[in-house]
Amino acid sequence: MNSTEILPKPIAQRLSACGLRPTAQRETVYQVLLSKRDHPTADEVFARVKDVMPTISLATVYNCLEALVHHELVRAVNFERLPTCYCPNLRPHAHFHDEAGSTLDIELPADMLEQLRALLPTGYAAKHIEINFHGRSEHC
Amino acid sequence: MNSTEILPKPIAQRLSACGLRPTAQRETVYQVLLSKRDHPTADEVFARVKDVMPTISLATVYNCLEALVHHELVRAVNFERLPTCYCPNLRPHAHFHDEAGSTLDIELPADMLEQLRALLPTGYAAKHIEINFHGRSEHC
DNA sequence: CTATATGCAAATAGTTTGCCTGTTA
DNA sequence: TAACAGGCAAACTATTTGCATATAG
Repeated sequence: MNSTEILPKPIAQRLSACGLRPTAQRETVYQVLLSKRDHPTADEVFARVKDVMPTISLATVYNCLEALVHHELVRAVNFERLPTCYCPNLRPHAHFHDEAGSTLDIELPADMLEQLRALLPTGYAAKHIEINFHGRSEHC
Repeated sequence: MNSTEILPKPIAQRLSACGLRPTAQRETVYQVLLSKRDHPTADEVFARVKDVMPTISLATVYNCLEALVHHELVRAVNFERLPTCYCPNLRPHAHFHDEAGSTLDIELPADMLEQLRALLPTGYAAKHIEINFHGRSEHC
């Protein structure tokens, strides 16, 4: 290990750092999202968290997810009318949703969001730009 | 009027042309969407259609919208968890959703969708690409 | 005449809320 | 100990479905 290696901050510190009380439930929900980057829905997060914390309630999972999204530790991803799914990848990226239901992160080149912003009329400022591909992949 | 002027095809013909029975309800729903391009929700379409056809049901509005979307006369637009709204603009465009709840079409340059498609790994083919801006406009 | 569409009411599913109890700073 | 978070059940809302009647080709 050299000193330039990026050491991920412990979960509890990341929560505190943005003003969220680091409760066991929030830590576990966040940990579950970070441990497998497959864009789970609230129900799926609930199922995974229950394995390690059987007393958690679905409402608390929703509350934790909402807190994480609101504090920008996690992104909520909506596609058509499907249940919201959650993504801990904070780099600018799009999502590819295939017909089988899986979701892949698509990294965006640095200038892509600027190019898109340049299309807006004056007086319009975008805080967030969401790009969703829908189609088929060879994994289907 | 000269012969190069684009005469919009009557609504009923457009429905028939894609294999949809031109019922009064479908014609009215489509007419309502074309007459004011403000991205109404199903409920809003229902309210507008009822003014001219008071016996229509909400379920029929949903059915008509679904038929129009399925036959690609209309696009369904989803933003976050808001109710689906409907857009008769078939040109490639993105949507800007402002914080006050209104939606603006943003025309896309010809190469934008190709640029985005080029980001996909081999084996991934996008049928549809959805781009949503979220932010503030001076109209808020 | 037969397939398809409508209208109504009931069902569904994801998400949110209210309220009381437990936990954190 | 005051403010906030969790657990549970009930509520809410957008949408879908089942079924009997009506309409289009």
